[in-house]
Amino acid sequence: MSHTLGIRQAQKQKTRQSLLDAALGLLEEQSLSSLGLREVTRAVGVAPTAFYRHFRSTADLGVALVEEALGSLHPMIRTTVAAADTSEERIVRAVELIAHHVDTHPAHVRFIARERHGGVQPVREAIQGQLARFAEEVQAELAKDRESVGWSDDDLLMLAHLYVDQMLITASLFLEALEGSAEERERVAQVATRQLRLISIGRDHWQD
Amino acid sequence: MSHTLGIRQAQKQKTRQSLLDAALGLLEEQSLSSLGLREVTRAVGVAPTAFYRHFRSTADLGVALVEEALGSLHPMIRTTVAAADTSEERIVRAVELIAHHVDTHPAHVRFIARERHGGVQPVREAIQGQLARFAEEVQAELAKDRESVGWSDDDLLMLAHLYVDQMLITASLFLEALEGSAEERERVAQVATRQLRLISIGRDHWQD
DNA sequence: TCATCCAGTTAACAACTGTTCTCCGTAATT
DNA sequence: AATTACGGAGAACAGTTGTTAACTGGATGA
Repeated sequence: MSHTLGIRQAQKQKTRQSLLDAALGLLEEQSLSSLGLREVTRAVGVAPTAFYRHFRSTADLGVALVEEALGSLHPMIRTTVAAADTSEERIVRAVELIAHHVDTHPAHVRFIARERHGGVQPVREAIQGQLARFAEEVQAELAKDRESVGWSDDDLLMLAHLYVDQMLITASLFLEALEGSAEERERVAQVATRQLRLISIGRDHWQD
Repeated sequence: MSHTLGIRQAQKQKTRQSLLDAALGLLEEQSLSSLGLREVTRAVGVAPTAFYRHFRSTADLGVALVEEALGSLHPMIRTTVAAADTSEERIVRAVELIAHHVDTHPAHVRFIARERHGGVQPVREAIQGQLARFAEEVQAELAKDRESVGWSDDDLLMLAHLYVDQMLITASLFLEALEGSAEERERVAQVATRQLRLISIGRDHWQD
């Protein structure tokens, strides 16, 4: 692999990325369904018609943004759920990783939270597809634990969805607290940690 | 109270309600941030300028929709969390009530799920305010349980938020399954029930 | 009964939208 | 070196948007 791109394709990808970045920025204060194609090209400094060289529509651009925002997240999910001695350690580590990811990719997190139930169907479906994949990966990791003996696949997937949804809620809360004080963010972390802890306790006593 | 409205004010409220209803309908396939004022008035069959007699902007209308969608929900929350002999009974009842509410008010549920993280700040804040009130009410009901002795107020509120978020997730899943088969909706109910059950188990063993 | 109020109308405004077609310059291919 | 492929520019299109102003007619209150 790793074939050096021609200077033509390289420039094209550069423009495409600029469009994605500009769109992500504009989506800070609106939803995808109100994002105009001209609005995006204006922000990039390119002619409106250039947009069509890269995307069929803003909905199409939205789907690409889903890939960018969630596609690179799979390895992180794996390592988060995986390596840990105690489950308490795993919880603390997971919350830290979520907080860090929100710090470094706030616009991505906002986009996913906003468009997960948003007004653009193809984007909603893309997000739900990725989240379903996440849940399956979490399920696979959970299955490796010794706490999971006797669990049915259905129940493991049920628990995995609970974890994934909880991660999204926590990420969204961290996002709201981004501009807030350090104490505010600490409070979010505390609540999220205790919620995960409670779920973990429920898991331990599920078999009774 | 209960003063009979003049025929003038009655007509005004009628038009206002028509605007709210039309908007809710239009929001089935888009987000509030892309909802146009003319779009709404056109759907009602009224002049665009009439809109200003009722709302300052579509964002203002959105806030009114939040009141309509969530304001009347408080008593239901109370009765859901309250009366129940066993906690298992309470869980089943809660899921049933959520399913029923989604059946009878799908547009309201969709609106809340969509705009909770949507692109219009005042609406987001209105929803979060109402949800915070919900969480406090749930907390108050939980405090009455004998399972709650020894719990701090903070932990009870943490649990209440977990329940409220879980209710919203469940409602959103029911909404997606609305057009689907009966088996699909039953599967959603099963998963939601087991998730609530797991949380409930975690609650029972929290003190250890 | 008469003056006032006010929800809704009509007309007009500049600004904006997505989309098409035609063109240009240059990288890629032969 | 000649030809093709193609990302982007430019101009124009009909249609839309939010907002203002002045107006109408029927309910309201003296």
